Amino acid sequence: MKTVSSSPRVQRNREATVQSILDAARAIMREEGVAALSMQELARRMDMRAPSLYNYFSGKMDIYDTLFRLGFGLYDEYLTEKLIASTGWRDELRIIIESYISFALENPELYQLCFERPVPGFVPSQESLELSFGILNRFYQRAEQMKNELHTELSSEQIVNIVIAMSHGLTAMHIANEPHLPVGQGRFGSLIPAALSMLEKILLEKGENK
Amino acid sequence: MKTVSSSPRVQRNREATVQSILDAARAIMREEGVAALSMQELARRMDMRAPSLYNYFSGKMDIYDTLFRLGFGLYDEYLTEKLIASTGWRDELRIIIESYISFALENPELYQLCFERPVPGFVPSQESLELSFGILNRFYQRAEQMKNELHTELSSEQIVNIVIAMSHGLTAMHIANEPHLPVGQGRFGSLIPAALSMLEKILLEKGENK
DNA sequence: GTCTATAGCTGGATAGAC
DNA sequence: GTCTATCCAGCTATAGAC
Repeated sequence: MKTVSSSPRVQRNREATVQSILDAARAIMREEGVAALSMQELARRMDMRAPSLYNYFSGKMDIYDTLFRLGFGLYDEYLTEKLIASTGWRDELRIIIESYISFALENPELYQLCFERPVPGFVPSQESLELSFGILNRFYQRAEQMKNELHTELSSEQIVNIVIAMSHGLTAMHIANEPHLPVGQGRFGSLIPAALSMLEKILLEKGENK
Repeated sequence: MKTVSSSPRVQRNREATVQSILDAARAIMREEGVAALSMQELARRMDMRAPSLYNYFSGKMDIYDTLFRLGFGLYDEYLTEKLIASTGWRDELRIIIESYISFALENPELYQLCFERPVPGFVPSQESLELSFGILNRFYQRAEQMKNELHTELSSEQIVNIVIAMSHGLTAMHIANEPHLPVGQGRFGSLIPAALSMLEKILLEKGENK
Protein backbone atom coordinates (compact mmCIF):
# COMPACT_ATOMS: atom_id res chain seq x y z
CA MET A 1 0.00 0.00 0.00
CA LYS A 2 2.93 2.29 0.51
CA THR A 3 3.45 4.86 -2.17
CA VAL A 4 5.91 6.88 -0.14
CA SER A 5 9.13 7.82 -1.88
CA SER A 6 11.27 7.14 1.14
CA SER A 7 11.39 3.43 0.39
CA PRO A 8 12.29 3.34 -3.27
CA ARG A 9 12.99 -0.40 -3.31
CA VAL A 10 10.79 -2.39 -5.63
CA GLN A 11 9.13 0.31 -7.69
CA ARG A 12 5.66 -0.48 -8.97
CA ASN A 13 5.89 1.25 -12.28
CA ARG A 14 7.78 3.69 -14.34
CA GLU A 15 5.77 6.70 -13.29
CA ALA A 16 6.42 6.09 -9.62
CA THR A 17 10.14 5.83 -10.29
CA VAL A 18 10.16 9.09 -12.22
CA GLN A 19 8.31 10.69 -9.34
CA SER A 20 10.78 9.56 -6.74
CA ILE A 21 13.74 10.60 -8.89
CA LEU A 22 12.28 14.08 -9.04
CA ASP A 23 11.70 14.04 -5.29
CA ALA A 24 15.28 12.99 -4.66
CA ALA A 25 16.57 15.64 -7.04
CA ARG A 26 14.62 18.30 -5.20
CA ALA A 27 16.02 17.09 -1.90
CA ILE A 28 19.57 17.45 -3.18
CA MET A 29 18.88 20.91 -4.54
CA ARG A 30 17.32 21.97 -1.28
CA GLU A 31 20.12 20.61 0.87
CA GLU A 32 23.16 21.42 -1.22
CA GLY A 33 22.09 24.21 -3.53
CA VAL A 34 20.16 24.19 -6.77
CA ALA A 35 23.32 24.11 -8.84
CA ALA A 36 24.76 21.21 -6.86
CA LEU A 37 22.52 18.55 -8.37
CA SER A 38 24.55 15.69 -9.81
CA MET A 39 23.52 12.46 -11.46
CA GLN A 40 25.82 10.44 -9.24
CA GLU A 41 24.52 11.85 -5.99
CA LEU A 42 21.04 11.38 -7.35
CA ALA A 43 21.75 7.75 -8.15
CA ARG A 44 23.25 7.25 -4.70
CA ARG A 45 20.06 8.42 -3.04
CA MET A 46 17.94 6.31 -5.34
CA ASP A 47 20.03 3.22 -4.58
CA MET A 48 20.82 3.00 -8.24
CA ARG A 49 23.86 3.47 -10.46
CA ALA A 50 24.02 6.68 -12.39
CA PRO A 51 23.54 5.15 -15.85
CA SER A 52 20.14 3.77 -14.84
CA LEU A 53 18.85 7.30 -14.48
CA TYR A 54 19.23 7.75 -18.21
CA ASN A 55 16.34 5.36 -18.69
CA TYR A 56 14.10 8.00 -17.19
CA PHE A 57 15.70 11.27 -18.19
CA SER A 58 17.90 12.18 -21.11
CA GLY A 59 20.32 14.01 -18.84
CA LYS A 60 20.68 16.47 -16.03
CA MET A 61 19.26 19.39 -17.98
CA ASP A 62 16.19 17.32 -18.72
CA ILE A 63 15.67 16.93 -14.99
CA TYR A 64 16.09 20.65 -14.42
CA ASP A 65 13.64 21.39 -17.20
CA THR A 66 11.08 18.97 -15.84
CA LEU A 67 11.39 20.55 -12.41
CA PHE A 68 11.06 23.98 -13.96
CA ARG A 69 7.70 22.98 -15.40
CA LEU A 70 6.73 21.25 -12.18
CA GLY A 71 7.55 24.42 -10.28
CA PHE A 72 5.33 26.64 -12.38
CA GLY A 73 2.59 24.06 -12.43
CA LEU A 74 2.63 23.62 -8.67
CA TYR A 75 2.74 27.35 -8.08
CA ASP A 76 -0.21 27.85 -10.38
CA GLU A 77 -2.23 25.14 -8.62
CA TYR A 78 -1.22 26.43 -5.23
CA LEU A 79 -2.25 29.99 -5.99
CA THR A 80 -5.44 29.06 -7.79
CA GLU A 81 -6.62 27.02 -4.85
CA LYS A 82 -5.95 29.79 -2.38
CA LEU A 83 -7.68 32.35 -4.57
CA ILE A 84 -10.96 30.45 -4.38
CA ALA A 85 -11.54 31.83 -0.93
CA SER A 86 -10.91 35.39 -2.03
CA THR A 87 -13.48 37.93 -0.87
CA GLY A 88 -12.51 40.82 -3.15
CA TRP A 89 -9.58 42.52 -4.77
CA ARG A 90 -7.89 43.55 -1.51
CA ASP A 91 -8.08 40.03 -0.25
CA GLU A 92 -6.87 38.78 -3.60
CA LEU A 93 -3.80 40.97 -3.41
CA ARG A 94 -3.02 39.66 0.04
CA ILE A 95 -3.43 36.09 -1.08
CA ILE A 96 -1.19 36.58 -4.09
CA ILE A 97 1.63 38.02 -2.04
CA GLU A 98 1.32 35.55 0.81
CA SER A 99 1.10 32.64 -1.60
CA TYR A 100 4.22 33.71 -3.42
CA ILE A 101 6.13 33.83 -0.17
CA SER A 102 4.77 30.63 1.27
CA PHE A 103 5.26 28.73 -1.97
CA ALA A 104 8.86 29.88 -1.98
CA LEU A 105 9.31 28.86 1.65
CA GLU A 106 7.80 25.44 1.11
CA ASN A 107 9.60 24.80 -2.18
CA PRO A 108 12.77 26.85 -2.06
CA GLU A 109 14.51 24.73 -4.66
CA LEU A 110 11.69 25.10 -7.20
CA TYR A 111 11.37 28.77 -6.39
CA GLN A 112 15.04 29.40 -7.07
CA LEU A 113 15.04 27.30 -10.21
CA CYS A 114 11.98 29.06 -11.62
CA PHE A 115 12.41 32.63 -10.46
CA GLU A 116 16.14 33.08 -10.12
CA ARG A 117 18.72 31.59 -12.48
CA PRO A 118 21.30 29.85 -10.36
CA VAL A 119 22.34 27.08 -12.75
CA PRO A 120 25.05 27.95 -15.27
CA GLY A 121 24.14 26.47 -18.62
CA PHE A 122 20.51 25.72 -17.88
CA VAL A 123 18.04 27.35 -20.22
CA PRO A 124 14.40 26.33 -19.97
CA SER A 125 13.06 24.67 -23.12
CA GLN A 126 10.65 26.46 -25.39
CA GLU A 127 7.63 24.55 -24.14
CA SER A 128 8.58 25.18 -20.53
CA LEU A 129 8.82 28.89 -21.20
CA GLU A 130 5.45 28.87 -22.90
CA LEU A 131 3.91 27.30 -19.82
CA SER A 132 5.27 30.11 -17.68
CA PHE A 133 4.07 32.76 -20.12
CA GLY A 134 0.62 31.23 -20.09
CA ILE A 135 0.43 31.65 -16.34
CA LEU A 136 1.56 35.25 -16.62
CA ASN A 137 -1.10 35.97 -19.21
CA ARG A 138 -3.81 34.67 -16.94
CA PHE A 139 -2.55 37.13 -14.36
CA TYR A 140 -2.91 39.95 -16.83
CA GLN A 141 -6.48 38.95 -17.62
CA ARG A 142 -7.38 38.75 -13.98
CA ALA A 143 -5.93 42.22 -13.41
CA GLU A 144 -7.95 43.55 -16.32
CA GLN A 145 -11.16 42.40 -14.62
CA MET A 146 -9.99 43.79 -11.33
CA LYS A 147 -9.52 47.21 -12.85
CA ASN A 148 -13.25 47.76 -12.91
CA GLU A 149 -13.20 48.19 -9.16
CA LEU A 150 -10.09 50.36 -9.06
CA HIS A 151 -9.15 53.92 -9.79
CA THR A 152 -5.62 53.93 -11.07
CA GLU A 153 -3.58 55.16 -13.98
CA LEU A 154 -1.67 51.90 -14.10
CA SER A 155 -2.38 49.42 -16.88
CA SER A 156 -3.31 45.85 -15.98
CA GLU A 157 0.18 44.78 -17.02
CA GLN A 158 1.71 47.34 -14.73
CA ILE A 159 -0.47 46.25 -11.85
CA VAL A 160 0.60 42.66 -12.27
CA ASN A 161 4.25 43.55 -12.63
CA ILE A 162 4.40 45.75 -9.57
CA VAL A 163 2.69 43.09 -7.51
CA ILE A 164 5.16 40.52 -8.78
CA ALA A 165 8.10 42.79 -8.02
CA MET A 166 6.85 43.51 -4.52
CA SER A 167 6.17 39.84 -3.82
CA HIS A 168 9.51 38.78 -5.18
CA GLY A 169 11.40 41.46 -3.28
CA LEU A 170 9.88 40.48 0.05
CA THR A 171 10.36 36.81 -0.68
CA ALA A 172 13.95 36.99 -1.85
CA MET A 173 14.95 39.07 1.16
CA HIS A 174 13.07 36.84 3.55
CA ILE A 175 14.69 33.70 2.17
CA ALA A 176 18.15 35.22 2.02
CA ASN A 177 17.99 36.50 5.57
CA GLU A 178 15.51 34.54 7.64
CA PRO A 179 14.50 31.40 5.77
CA HIS A 180 13.66 29.62 9.03
CA LEU A 181 10.84 32.03 9.93
CA PRO A 182 7.30 31.36 8.68
CA VAL A 183 5.27 33.63 6.43
CA GLY A 184 4.47 36.95 8.05
CA GLN A 185 7.31 37.02 10.55
CA GLY A 186 10.74 38.61 10.67
CA ARG A 187 12.44 41.62 9.13
CA PHE A 188 10.69 41.21 5.80
CA GLY A 189 7.82 38.86 6.49
CA SER A 190 6.29 41.40 8.86
CA LEU A 191 6.21 43.98 6.06
CA ILE A 192 3.34 42.31 4.21
CA PRO A 193 0.70 44.65 5.67
CA ALA A 194 2.79 47.70 4.75
CA ALA A 195 3.28 46.36 1.24
CA LEU A 196 -0.45 45.75 0.86
CA SER A 197 -1.19 49.19 2.14
CA MET A 198 1.14 50.72 -0.42
CA LEU A 199 -0.42 48.77 -3.24
CA GLU A 200 -3.95 49.67 -2.16
CA LYS A 201 -3.05 53.32 -2.07
CA ILE A 202 -1.71 53.35 -5.61
CA LEU A 203 -4.66 51.33 -6.89
CA LEU A 204 -7.12 53.79 -5.40
CA GLU A 205 -5.59 57.19 -6.03
CA LYS A 206 -8.90 58.93 -6.62
CA GLY A 207 -8.27 61.24 -9.53
CA GLU A 208 -5.28 62.88 -7.93
CA ASN A 209 -3.45 63.55 -11.18
CA LYS A 210 -6.50 63.57 -13.36
CA MET B 1 51.77 53.77 -18.38
CA LYS B 2 49.12 51.23 -19.02
CA THR B 3 47.42 49.84 -15.99
CA VAL B 4 44.68 48.18 -17.97
CA SER B 5 43.93 44.61 -17.08
CA SER B 6 43.52 43.53 -20.68
CA SER B 7 47.26 43.06 -21.10
CA PRO B 8 48.25 41.03 -18.10
CA ARG B 9 51.74 40.29 -19.39
CA VAL B 10 54.59 41.62 -17.28
CA GLN B 11 52.81 42.63 -14.12
CA ARG B 12 54.36 45.50 -12.22
CA ASN B 13 53.58 44.35 -8.73
CA ARG B 14 51.61 42.00 -6.63
CA GLU B 15 48.71 44.32 -6.18
CA ALA B 16 48.19 44.77 -9.89
CA THR B 17 48.17 41.01 -10.37
CA VAL B 18 45.60 40.53 -7.64
CA GLN B 19 43.51 43.19 -9.30
CA SER B 20 43.56 41.56 -12.68
CA ILE B 21 42.83 38.14 -11.24
CA LEU B 22 39.73 39.60 -9.65
CA ASP B 23 38.80 41.25 -12.94
CA ALA B 24 39.22 37.99 -14.81
CA ALA B 25 37.19 36.13 -12.19
CA ARG B 26 34.38 38.63 -12.55
CA ALA B 27 34.46 38.24 -16.32
CA ILE B 28 34.06 34.48 -16.02
CA MET B 29 31.22 34.84 -13.55
CA ARG B 30 29.49 37.34 -15.80
CA GLU B 31 29.86 35.26 -18.93
CA GLU B 32 29.30 31.76 -17.60
CA GLY B 33 27.40 32.21 -14.38
CA VAL B 34 28.54 33.08 -10.88
CA ALA B 35 28.82 29.44 -9.88
CA ALA B 36 30.88 28.58 -12.95
CA LEU B 37 34.10 30.16 -11.74
CA SER B 38 36.98 27.70 -11.85
CA MET B 39 40.64 28.10 -11.01
CA GLN B 40 41.68 26.48 -14.25
CA GLU B 41 39.59 28.72 -16.45
CA LEU B 42 40.83 31.64 -14.41
CA ALA B 43 44.44 30.60 -14.94
CA ARG B 44 43.79 30.18 -18.66
CA ARG B 45 42.58 33.75 -18.94
CA MET B 46 45.48 35.03 -16.88
CA ASP B 47 47.99 33.19 -19.07
CA MET B 48 49.11 31.34 -16.00
CA ARG B 49 48.95 27.82 -14.66
CA ALA B 50 46.38 27.16 -12.00
CA PRO B 51 48.85 26.55 -9.14
CA SER B 52 50.26 30.06 -9.54
CA LEU B 53 46.95 31.51 -8.48
CA TYR B 54 47.47 30.05 -5.03
CA ASN B 55 50.22 32.59 -4.50
CA TYR B 56 47.54 35.28 -4.49
CA PHE B 57 44.52 33.55 -3.04
CA SER B 58 44.21 30.61 -0.70
CA GLY B 59 41.56 29.03 -2.91
CA LYS B 60 38.39 29.57 -4.85
CA MET B 61 36.30 30.45 -1.83
CA ASP B 62 38.85 33.10 -0.91
CA ILE B 63 38.27 34.70 -4.31
CA TYR B 64 34.49 34.58 -3.84
CA ASP B 65 34.85 36.10 -0.40
CA THR B 66 37.09 38.89 -1.66
CA LEU B 67 34.60 39.65 -4.41
CA PHE B 68 31.79 39.62 -1.87
CA ARG B 69 33.55 42.37 0.07
CA LEU B 70 34.41 44.19 -3.13
CA GLY B 71 30.77 44.09 -4.14
CA PHE B 72 29.50 45.63 -0.94
CA GLY B 73 32.32 48.16 -0.91
CA LEU B 74 31.67 49.22 -4.49
CA TYR B 75 27.94 49.41 -3.92
CA ASP B 76 28.46 51.55 -0.86
CA GLU B 77 30.79 53.93 -2.74
CA TYR B 78 28.49 54.02 -5.71
CA LEU B 79 25.43 54.89 -3.68
CA THR B 80 27.20 57.37 -1.42
CA GLU B 81 28.47 59.30 -4.40
CA LYS B 82 25.06 59.50 -6.00
CA LEU B 83 23.43 60.57 -2.76
CA ILE B 84 25.61 63.68 -2.59
CA ALA B 85 23.38 65.33 -5.18
CA SER B 86 20.20 64.52 -3.26
CA THR B 87 17.77 67.41 -2.83
CA GLY B 88 15.54 65.88 -0.18
CA TRP B 89 14.02 62.67 0.99
CA ARG B 90 11.93 62.05 -2.11
CA ASP B 91 14.97 62.49 -4.27
CA GLU B 92 16.94 60.30 -1.92
CA LEU B 93 14.43 57.48 -2.29
CA ARG B 94 14.64 57.74 -6.06
CA ILE B 95 18.41 57.69 -5.99
CA ILE B 96 18.50 54.65 -3.70
CA ILE B 97 16.22 52.63 -5.94
CA GLU B 98 17.84 53.69 -9.19
CA SER B 99 21.29 53.09 -7.80
CA TYR B 100 20.41 49.60 -6.68
CA ILE B 101 19.18 48.75 -10.15
CA SER B 102 21.99 50.38 -12.05
CA PHE B 103 24.62 48.88 -9.79
CA ALA B 104 23.12 45.48 -10.44
CA LEU B 105 23.03 46.10 -14.18
CA GLU B 106 26.62 47.27 -14.29
CA ASN B 107 27.91 44.54 -11.97
CA PRO B 108 25.55 41.61 -12.35
CA GLU B 109 28.10 39.11 -11.10
CA LEU B 110 28.77 41.06 -7.88
CA TYR B 111 25.09 41.73 -7.44
CA GLN B 112 24.26 38.05 -7.63
CA LEU B 113 27.13 37.04 -5.40
CA CYS B 114 26.19 39.61 -2.74
CA PHE B 115 22.41 39.65 -2.86
CA GLU B 116 21.44 36.21 -4.05
CA ARG B 117 23.23 33.01 -3.07
CA PRO B 118 24.01 31.14 -6.25
CA VAL B 119 27.17 29.33 -5.17
CA PRO B 120 26.71 26.04 -3.34
CA GLY B 121 29.16 25.85 -0.48
CA PHE B 122 30.09 29.50 -0.39
CA VAL B 123 29.51 31.20 2.94
CA PRO B 124 30.84 34.72 3.40
CA SER B 125 33.43 34.99 6.14
CA GLN B 126 32.65 36.68 9.42
CA GLU B 127 34.48 39.86 8.55
CA SER B 128 32.76 40.07 5.17
CA LEU B 129 29.38 39.75 6.83
CA GLU B 130 30.29 42.46 9.30
CA LEU B 131 31.10 44.80 6.45
CA SER B 132 27.67 44.24 4.96
CA PHE B 133 25.96 44.73 8.32
CA GLY B 134 27.82 47.96 8.78
CA ILE B 135 26.39 49.30 5.54
CA LEU B 136 22.90 48.25 6.56
CA ASN B 137 23.25 50.02 9.88
CA ARG B 138 24.19 53.25 8.16
CA PHE B 139 20.96 52.90 6.20
CA TYR B 140 19.00 52.58 9.41
CA GLN B 141 20.61 55.71 10.82
CA ARG B 142 19.88 57.67 7.67
CA ALA B 143 16.24 56.57 7.80
CA GLU B 144 16.04 57.67 11.41
CA GLN B 145 17.06 61.19 10.41
CA MET B 146 14.67 61.12 7.49
CA LYS B 147 11.77 60.33 9.79
CA ASN B 148 11.71 63.91 11.04
CA GLU B 149 10.27 64.98 7.72
CA LEU B 150 7.80 62.12 7.43
CA HIS B 151 4.49 61.11 8.91
CA THR B 152 4.41 57.36 9.08
CA GLU B 153 3.82 54.58 11.54
CA LEU B 154 6.72 52.61 10.16
CA SER B 155 9.93 52.36 12.14
CA SER B 156 13.19 53.41 10.52
CA GLU B 157 14.10 49.76 10.18
CA GLN B 158 10.83 49.04 8.42
CA ILE B 159 11.34 51.95 6.07
CA VAL B 160 14.75 50.70 5.08
CA ASN B 161 13.57 47.15 4.67
CA ILE B 162 10.61 47.98 2.50
CA VAL B 163 12.78 50.15 0.28
CA ILE B 164 15.29 47.33 0.00
CA ALA B 165 12.57 44.81 -0.83
CA MET B 166 11.05 47.09 -3.46
CA SER B 167 14.43 47.82 -5.01
CA HIS B 168 15.43 44.21 -5.01
CA GLY B 169 12.13 43.06 -6.48
CA LEU B 170 12.31 45.47 -9.38
CA THR B 171 15.96 44.67 -9.95
CA ALA B 172 15.69 40.91 -9.83
CA MET B 173 12.76 40.92 -12.23
CA HIS B 174 14.45 43.36 -14.56
CA ILE B 175 17.63 41.30 -14.67
CA ALA B 176 15.81 38.02 -15.05
CA ASN B 177 13.62 39.26 -17.87
CA GLU B 178 15.22 42.19 -19.66
CA PRO B 179 18.84 42.50 -18.61
CA HIS B 180 19.73 44.21 -21.88
CA LEU B 181 17.53 47.24 -21.20
CA PRO B 182 18.94 50.23 -19.29
CA VAL B 183 17.64 51.55 -15.98
CA GLY B 184 14.14 52.91 -16.25
CA GLN B 185 13.03 50.95 -19.28
CA GLY B 186 11.08 47.77 -19.88
CA ARG B 187 8.41 45.80 -18.03
CA PHE B 188 9.92 46.45 -14.64
CA GLY B 189 12.33 49.32 -15.16
CA SER B 190 9.44 51.56 -16.15
CA LEU B 191 7.76 50.89 -12.82
CA ILE B 192 10.20 53.00 -10.83
CA PRO B 193 7.87 56.04 -10.71
CA ALA B 194 4.98 53.88 -9.55
CA ALA B 195 7.17 52.30 -6.88
CA LEU B 196 8.30 55.72 -5.68
CA SER B 197 4.74 56.93 -5.63
CA MET B 198 3.72 53.98 -3.46
CA LEU B 199 6.56 54.58 -1.04
CA GLU B 200 5.81 58.28 -0.79
CA LYS B 201 2.19 57.57 -0.01
CA ILE B 202 2.99 55.25 2.84
CA LEU B 203 5.63 57.60 4.22
CA LEU B 204 3.17 60.49 4.27
CA GLU B 205 -0.09 58.98 5.45
CA LYS B 206 -1.18 62.01 7.42
CA GLY B 207 -2.68 60.64 10.58
CA GLU B 208 -5.04 58.29 8.79
CA ASN B 209 -4.99 55.60 11.41
CA LYS B 210 -3.98 57.83 14.25
C1' DG C 1 15.61 -1.87 -16.74
C1' DT C 2 19.57 -2.55 -14.39
C1' DC C 3 24.06 -3.27 -14.11
C1' DT C 4 29.61 -3.01 -14.88
C1' DA C 5 33.03 -0.83 -17.13
C1' DT C 6 34.87 2.88 -18.99
C1' DA C 7 35.71 6.88 -21.78
C1' DG C 8 36.73 11.46 -21.38
C1' DC C 9 36.78 15.37 -19.15
C1' DT C 10 37.17 19.04 -15.51
C1' DG C 11 37.88 20.30 -11.20
C1' DG C 12 40.67 21.89 -6.51
C1' DA C 13 44.68 21.64 -4.46
C1' DT C 14 49.65 20.33 -3.19
C1' DA C 15 54.80 19.05 -3.68
C1' DG C 16 58.79 20.41 -5.09
C1' DA C 17 62.12 21.93 -8.85
C1' DC C 18 63.78 26.18 -10.70
C1' DG D 1 56.62 33.62 -8.13
C1' DT D 2 56.28 30.53 -11.59
C1' DC D 3 56.33 26.30 -13.31
C1' DT D 4 55.65 20.82 -14.15
C1' DA D 5 53.89 16.90 -12.39
C1' DT D 6 50.68 14.76 -9.92
C1' DC D 7 47.00 13.27 -6.71
C1' DC D 8 42.53 12.54 -5.99
C1' DA D 9 38.07 13.43 -6.69
C1' DG D 10 34.16 14.43 -9.05
C1' DC D 11 31.33 14.71 -13.04
C1' DT D 12 28.21 13.45 -17.64
C1' DA D 13 27.35 10.20 -20.59
C1' DT D 14 27.73 5.90 -23.46
C1' DA D 15 28.51 0.85 -24.70
C1' DG D 16 27.17 -3.38 -24.04
C1' DA D 17 26.38 -7.61 -20.98
C1' DC D 18 22.66 -9.65 -18.43
